[in-house]
Amino acid sequence: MATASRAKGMEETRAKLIAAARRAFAAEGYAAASMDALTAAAGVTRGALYHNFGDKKGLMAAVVAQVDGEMAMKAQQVGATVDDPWGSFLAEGLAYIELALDPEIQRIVLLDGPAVLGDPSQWPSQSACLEETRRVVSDLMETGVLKPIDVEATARLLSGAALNAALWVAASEEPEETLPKAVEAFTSLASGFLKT
Amino acid sequence: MATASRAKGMEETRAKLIAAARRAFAAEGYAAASMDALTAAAGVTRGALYHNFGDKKGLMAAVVAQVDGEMAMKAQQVGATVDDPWGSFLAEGLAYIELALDPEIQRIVLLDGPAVLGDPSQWPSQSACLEETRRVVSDLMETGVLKPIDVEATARLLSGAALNAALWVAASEEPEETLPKAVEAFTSLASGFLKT
DNA sequence: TCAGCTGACATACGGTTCGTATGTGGGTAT
DNA sequence: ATACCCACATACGAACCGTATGTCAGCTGA
Repeated sequence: MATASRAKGMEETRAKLIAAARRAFAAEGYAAASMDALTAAAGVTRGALYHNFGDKKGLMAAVVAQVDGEMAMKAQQVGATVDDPWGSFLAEGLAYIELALDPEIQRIVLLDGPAVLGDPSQWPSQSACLEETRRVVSDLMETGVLKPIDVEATARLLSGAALNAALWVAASEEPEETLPKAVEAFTSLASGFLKT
Repeated sequence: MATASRAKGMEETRAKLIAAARRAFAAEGYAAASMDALTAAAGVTRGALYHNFGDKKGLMAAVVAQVDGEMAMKAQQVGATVDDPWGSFLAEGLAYIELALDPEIQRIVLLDGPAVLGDPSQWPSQSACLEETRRVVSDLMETGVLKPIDVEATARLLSGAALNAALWVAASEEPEETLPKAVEAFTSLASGFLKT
């Protein structure tokens, strides 16, 4: 048997801590979230936390990785529903915008994440959204849909614009009314990369 | 005489605190910066700080406002050197990118700022860069250079893309080499808003 | 001129937080 | 059966933020 099987509930403890942290970080913000309260809500003590994640920042990294992964998965699902490559790409971008309307994602990934973990492009999860965007952009360039510009740069700017648009929509007083504006602007923006 | 003249060195105290905070926040980050050390470096005690700025967040807001103002001023100066309206606009965008290469600006405005003060578009300084961008975009639309899309949305996305590009360039290992890529991508991106 | 008041700033303290160092109980290998 | 290991609990120390209280300079009005 593998050595990891020693503790039956190890993975379960980690999962419970991440879930509790996700709620606490989203509700109170990273800085204001107390490790005591957090671990108590998870049904363990701080000992378990520091054993599994090292420190508060380590727990945050695990939470961000989980949320990031979920975002990428959802966006990819949306993109897969469209056949046209360019349309599929646009759909993914718009999916990011809508995903980022979730207050939990805003607080954890967009606001606290950079401050705690540094520049998102340096995260292990590679800001999974970005990874997916880069992949699609690369394909679109090979098929001649997009201008042959640096892939990384293109992905970074588009991703940045999308997330920023989401933050704007979410902070506005009437999200339902500003969302279409953001969508239209994003579409125009992205079309700047189209060939000819 | 105005009541504010009561204390001769009031403005001076504020300036010294802001200057010290700017150094500390840039070097250690907002969370790690100690108010004790900060005020000592400024030559005053924590009493002066809480009297002038209310709390730690208040001091951060003052610092961000100052940095933000300087950014807007510099970008505007650069934009003024170009006559062609569209060229001037592009120049300002690129100026933002280069400005954000400063580690101080990255740490204070791009990383810690949003976490501490919330969404940048809600700041009193209105992320001064954004204000300037909005003004220029509005002009370009009236003169028919840009497609008639929502001004706010356009400004937000462009500003977001620029700042994100800067973060990317700064975090890269060879900024001098990635900067041209970012510039090219930003130019293409912005051209998506051009008419026809 | 002078008593009184206001406001800027210093100082001492309490409450809370994070990270570590030490203790413990159950499973494992031999 | 014995010694060991590891996940986790618990107790402790250091640091920090914000506030409550104290002090002193300068304006005000008579």
